[in-house]
Amino acid sequence: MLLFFVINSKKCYISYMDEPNINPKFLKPYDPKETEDRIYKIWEESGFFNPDVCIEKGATDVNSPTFSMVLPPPNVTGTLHIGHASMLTIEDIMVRFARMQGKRTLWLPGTDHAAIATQSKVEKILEKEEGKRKTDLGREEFLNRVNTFAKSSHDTIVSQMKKMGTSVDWSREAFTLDDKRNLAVRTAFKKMYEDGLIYRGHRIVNWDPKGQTVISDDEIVYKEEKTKFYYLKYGPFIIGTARPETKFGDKYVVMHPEDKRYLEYKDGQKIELEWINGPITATIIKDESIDMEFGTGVMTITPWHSVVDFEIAERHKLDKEQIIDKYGKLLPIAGEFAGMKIKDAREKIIAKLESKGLVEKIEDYTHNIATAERTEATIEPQVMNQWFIDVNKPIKDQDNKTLKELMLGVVKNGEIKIIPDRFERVYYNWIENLRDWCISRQIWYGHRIPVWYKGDEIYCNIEAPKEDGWAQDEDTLDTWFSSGLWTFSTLGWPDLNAPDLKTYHPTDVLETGYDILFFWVARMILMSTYLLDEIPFKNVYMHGLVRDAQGRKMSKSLGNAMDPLELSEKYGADAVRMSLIIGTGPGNDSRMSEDKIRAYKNYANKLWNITRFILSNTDDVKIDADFKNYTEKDVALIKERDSLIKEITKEMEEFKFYLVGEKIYAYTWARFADIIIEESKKIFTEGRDEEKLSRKQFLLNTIGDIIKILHPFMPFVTEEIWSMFPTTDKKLLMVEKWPVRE
RNA sequence: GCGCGGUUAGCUCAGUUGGUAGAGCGCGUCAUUGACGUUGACGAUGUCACAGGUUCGAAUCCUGUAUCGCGCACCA
Repeated sequence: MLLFFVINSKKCYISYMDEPNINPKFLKPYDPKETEDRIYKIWEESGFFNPDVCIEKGATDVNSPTFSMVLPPPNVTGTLHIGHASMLTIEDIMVRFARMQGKRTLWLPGTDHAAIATQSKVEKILEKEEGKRKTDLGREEFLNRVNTFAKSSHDTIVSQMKKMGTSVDWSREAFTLDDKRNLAVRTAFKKMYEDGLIYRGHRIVNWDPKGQTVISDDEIVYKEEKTKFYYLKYGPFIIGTARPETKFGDKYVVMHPEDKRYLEYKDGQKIELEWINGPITATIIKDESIDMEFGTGVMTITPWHSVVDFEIAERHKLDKEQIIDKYGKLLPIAGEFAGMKIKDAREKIIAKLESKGLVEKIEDYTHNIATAERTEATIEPQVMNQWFIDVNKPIKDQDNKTLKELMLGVVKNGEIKIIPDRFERVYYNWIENLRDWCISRQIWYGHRIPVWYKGDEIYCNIEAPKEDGWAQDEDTLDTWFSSGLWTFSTLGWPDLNAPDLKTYHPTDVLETGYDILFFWVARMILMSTYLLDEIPFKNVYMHGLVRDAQGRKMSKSLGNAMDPLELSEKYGADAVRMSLIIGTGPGNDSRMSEDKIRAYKNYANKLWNITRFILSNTDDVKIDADFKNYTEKDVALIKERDSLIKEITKEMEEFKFYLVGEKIYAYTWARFADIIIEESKKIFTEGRDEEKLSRKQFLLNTIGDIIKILHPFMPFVTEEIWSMFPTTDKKLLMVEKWPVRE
């Protein structure tokens, strides 16, 4: 019997001398702080995160089916946030479940150099702490700084992952910018270059004047902007524009061929007119892309600085002229306005047009402007000489299919399944609108393009040319180029005989956020189908965003960001994990609050006390999985329990972890603890011996099942409880077999 | 403009082949030497956004509307 006294209305234990034969740890509430790091160390030292060790030590049969997954590599830009914690939990559940099912299970970790994101982070620090720019240091010294930053960021991330209980195989850890991945990148580039899929050309690209680099369509964020819309007299026409500062070079006036208002003007016809800086000759162009309903149905085009205009110019083989330089200033073509920033120039230009009587009217106008995701600068489309991947070129070795068709095909034919399936339509929609992918970036941190120049000669290969006089391309690759190779560059590719590649590719699941469906998932499908003629993964499981209790996005500026580590410290990683799973379906955003976490901290303790009760009441029996003499009542309870286990196992296989978590929680608490254990007390005091024995066996076996089912969700507390089970021939819970019921 | 998702108890959300509305948190009342106060028992709160339709029967299927959110495209 426990003795206790009251201080500040709290009970304090002063003696537990006469407790039954039970581990004294059970006499205090469950303490995650004392437990979690210690347990993780035991796991790591066991080697069971590594499937080879599992086979070696007999935990996994060498011929059992495989389960493989790559970790979406976190960016080495700092620390993990709650979204990462959610991702790690979902994936760890999949992996621990597979491992317990006896599958040969590999979860391969790594980090992402995240080229532009990391570089701009280090640039900001450099600016803030030393007042320097990267050019003050030079390429080599700057890259040293970035590498140092990346290293320390990596170390932080690794220790955070361990805190969360992540059961990845650290022995296979990779980095998107290490030597092996660099070889994979160069090999992939070379093959695509030789197949004519990678080309260099003057094309219109998204130029970030602040970051001084090209970015891809997917790195653009559209922001609503209130501005003016100007109607200008352009010879006999009225043209509408929101950007008068680009109009200096406009010598083509375009209208729809069927527009009845302008039938008298013929395609190619020249007209003389007075324009901003004097008289010019304009040419009429008829093009079907013109919207007759918009404005006056007439527009002039600026092919150098507009994607749509560029395409019109390409169709009609028109001249293209640069108006704005790469710093966002007007070029000499602007005459008296040359050298001015476009923002400053706009009003002055309108003033001049007004003085010449060329402004018809001005309206208020709202439209979306393109801004760079990283620097938030307004994107200025520019025609530049850049490297592209051609998504529309038929590939000989692939039955003349294009990259677009390859990407589309494997999802359409069901080889790759996206969960939830509504994202399949989103994926199709994106591919249909896909343009060539610009892969060169004018930043220093990243994979250098494996191309060398000497005069007019170009050389592309895996290694640099031997002779002197060749200079390597200054640019680096879009970070998603190397990310696209991730499922196989981590498994030994380009060595086609690498054992891991043969054993674990294609991977089983790719679990990631729906926000990078295009950036990453699509690129992996592209690279893998093209380079390996194989899908990168069979299933894509998309998770949503973790929001705060009010449903807002978590951000540092809002001050509502939750630190998974701090929360784990306070409530235990198990509680944080559980709270991230329950109520969170695939593809949907979820909400996080401390109340929710607290509930699962209580649950961990409940398990602790349930175990304590059972062990202290059953120390006279040994757990017997094959016990036969159950009472009728207990047989019914077993039937109930086993049908739940069957149901749960099915749902685990269908990735419905939120349901399983909820069900096992409800069963343990509302059914097992509140009803079954309560009635057991009576049996233990008043029942017949065979009733007692039957119930003891039921309780022992059932808590064992619960602990096993719960292990993928709450690995620490379950492993700790398991370690105190009086079972002989016991392995670590992480490699125990998942309960199977027929 | 095109597409997607949500709308269920005060809050967060379940509810997958259509069969009398569920959980957690919160709230209220009571209990307490009990495995556990990190507890237990009991309880209140819902025209399942709205309007039609299919059906013996609809939160669930169909059509439309409203509203919130997201994605894509884009207007010169």
